[in-house]
This record gives sequence, C-alpha cells and structure tokens, in this order.
Amino acid sequence: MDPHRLNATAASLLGFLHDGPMTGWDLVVTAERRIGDFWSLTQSQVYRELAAMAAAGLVKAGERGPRDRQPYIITKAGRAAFAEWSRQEAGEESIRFPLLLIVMFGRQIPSGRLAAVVAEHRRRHAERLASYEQELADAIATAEADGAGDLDPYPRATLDFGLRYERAVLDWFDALPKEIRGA
Amino acid sequence: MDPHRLNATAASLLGFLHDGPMTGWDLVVTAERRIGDFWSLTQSQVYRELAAMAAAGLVKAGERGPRDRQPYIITKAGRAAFAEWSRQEAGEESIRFPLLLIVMFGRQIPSGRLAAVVAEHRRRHAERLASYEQELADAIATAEADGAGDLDPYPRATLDFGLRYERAVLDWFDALPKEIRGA
DNA sequence: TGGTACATGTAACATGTTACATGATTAG
DNA sequence: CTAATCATGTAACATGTTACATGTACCA
Repeated sequence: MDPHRLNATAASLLGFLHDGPMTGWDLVVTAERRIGDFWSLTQSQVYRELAAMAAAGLVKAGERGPRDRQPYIITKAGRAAFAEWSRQEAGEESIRFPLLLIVMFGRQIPSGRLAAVVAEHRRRHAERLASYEQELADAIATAEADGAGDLDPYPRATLDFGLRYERAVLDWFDALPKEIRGA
Repeated sequence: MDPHRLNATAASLLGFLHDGPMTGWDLVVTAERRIGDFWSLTQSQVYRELAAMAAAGLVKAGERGPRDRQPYIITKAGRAAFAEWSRQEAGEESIRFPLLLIVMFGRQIPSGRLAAVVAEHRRRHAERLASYEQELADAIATAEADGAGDLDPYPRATLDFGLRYERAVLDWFDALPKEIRGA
C-alpha cells in the first residue's frame, strides 16, 4: 500500500514471522533472545508495530487461541516489504556509549568517581563476555547432541560479533591510563 | 529546581560548556567532532535542549554577538546537574547495528545480496579505521610540535576505543563464513 | 489457593529525525 | 556578486521508554 519504508524494528518482526505465525508475546521473547544484544526493542513497540503492520496489510491476525493469544501471520505484502528492506542499504550502526561520555569529560569528574565507574563497567563487560562464551559452548554441545554438523552460520556470526566486541572492550579497559583507571 | 535527571545529550552539552560559553552552533560542531563517534546528536536537539536547560536555569543566555550568535553560559545549577549526572550510574551502551539484523535473517536474503551488503559495510569500516589512525597520527604530530609531552588522556582514550572497535569489526568481517561473505 | 509467568494492550512522555524557513557574513 | 558557510529556530513526525490496567492459566 504505502511505499513507506520499514524501520528496522518492524523488519525484524517480519523476519521472525517468516518462520511461522507468532504472537506479540512470542515476538518479544524471541527478539530479546535472538537480536537483543544488538537491537533492543520493548514490548510496547512490538504491539504498536504489529498493529501498524496489520493496518498496512503486512501481517494479518490469525484466530485467537487460549489466553487470548493473538497470532500474526506474515502476508505476501509483508514478505515483499521485508525483501525491500533488505535490499535497501542498511544504515550504519549507532553506538551510544554513556561511559565514553564520562571518560571524555573525565577532567570534570572527581578521579575516584571516574575510576569506580570504569571498574563497574569493566566488570559488567567481563560478565557479558562470559555469558557469550557460555552461549557458544551450549550451542556447540546442542549441535553435537543433535548430531548436526555445524552451527547455523547466521546466529553464529552474530554471536561471534558479540564475542569479538566484548574482548575488544575488555582490552580497551585494561589499556586505560591510570588517570582514568585509577592508580 | 526540578530534580529532573539529565539525559546524556543534555549532560554532554553541559560538559562542553564547562570550558566556556558556546553557542548552539558551536556545540553542534564541537559535539560532532568530539563525541560524534559514540554519541550522535542533531542540531535540532541541541537547540531544544538549550532552550529547556535555559528554562530550568542550568544555563543562561549571554549577550548576542555578530550574526545573532547566542552564547550560553553554564550556571552553578548547571554544574551541579552535570556532577549529579556523572554520579549516577552510567547506563549500558546500546549498539544498534542493522547489518547484524541482515546477517541474522541471512537465510531469508538472496545470498548475492547479503554478500554485497557485507562487502560494502566492510569497506566503510576500513575507511573509518583509516580515519581514526590518521586522527591519532595528527594528534601526536600536533602534540610534538607544541612541545607538549603527552596527548590529553581523555580524548585519547575515546579514540583508542574507536581504534579497537574498528579493528575488531574488521577481524569479524574477515572471519565470516562463505555463506555470508560469498564464495 | 496463591504466586508466577503468560498475554494484551493503552497512555503519557522523552528522545531522535527530517524538512523547512529565514537571514547574516565571508571568501573567492 | 554570488555561493558557501554560519547561525537560529520551528514543525511535524517517528521511534523509544516507562508506567499502568486488566485478566488468564499453570503449578506447587
């Protein structure tokens, strides 16, 4: 209908719906699990986008199930819109990293405070790296148990990004000068 | 006045205003140069935040200069608000990386298309890494010419982050399997 | 039978984006 | 003189966040 370009959030929902009908709730949970590390979205947005996409004919509501579950099914127009989105040049990533602001304005910040914030963030990143490593180990174990040869390369690639990113961030923390990390 | 927590964008403007009065225009240009790589903001936002902060007493308007330049001066309340912001736990970074969405939904995307998008993004990141390396070289050259010993550690640290990030991203591109990078 | 997870949605607001309107000053 | 850059701002809209309201089904 409208040649209205999809936003990445809506496109992701359509991406998931390629694998079969899902409810808003399913989509929230799935998105959090599968793309949450590099594309955040909230429950509110999911319902809003679904309503908008239903109005635009990109998805259609299926029959209500138990607990008033409302499944949505991707339509032909929805597949076309997704294909069109993937054809458009994907935009640059945007990183919004409040810690780097704190570091940049470090001269304005009491040095103990700066060091504490940095240490706290380093801890969180170490934790995140560990959880990615666990995730990879689990995926490998599952694939072996299933007798499947290799991991699905697509999620594997995004996980690999996360691993490399977190390792780079930790290396950065460890190379910070003492003005920033503390004595 | 209001114990209204500053957002990171407003806080950044106050951060810059610590070094002296600046106009909206100055702030747009300065922010783009100094924090643009990890915190984007637009000209519209800058004027909006300045107006809001002026109303809240965090900055005050100075006398208009040539070309109707309107400088803003940080107030005592503004410094307090900035300090308060830096005291609050800084939030997690958010990365929103459309390319990773494309990769995640790779199975839904024609493989030539996927490979082309990936190649284009790799090119951009290589370019960005080169520009960071140039920036570092320039900063070192300038510091030497000025007879200054070391670089300012704060912007140096943020630049270092950029360098490490871009190197990690390039390594990731180069490690992608052929399903994604193309044959 | 009571708490937890499931499930849908709305409302209000904050933030970010894009496009436009207007004009002054400067450099070539 | 004229094009580019400087400079301020508004309007409209898109997207993202937070809080709330309502109720269902499962399981211990």
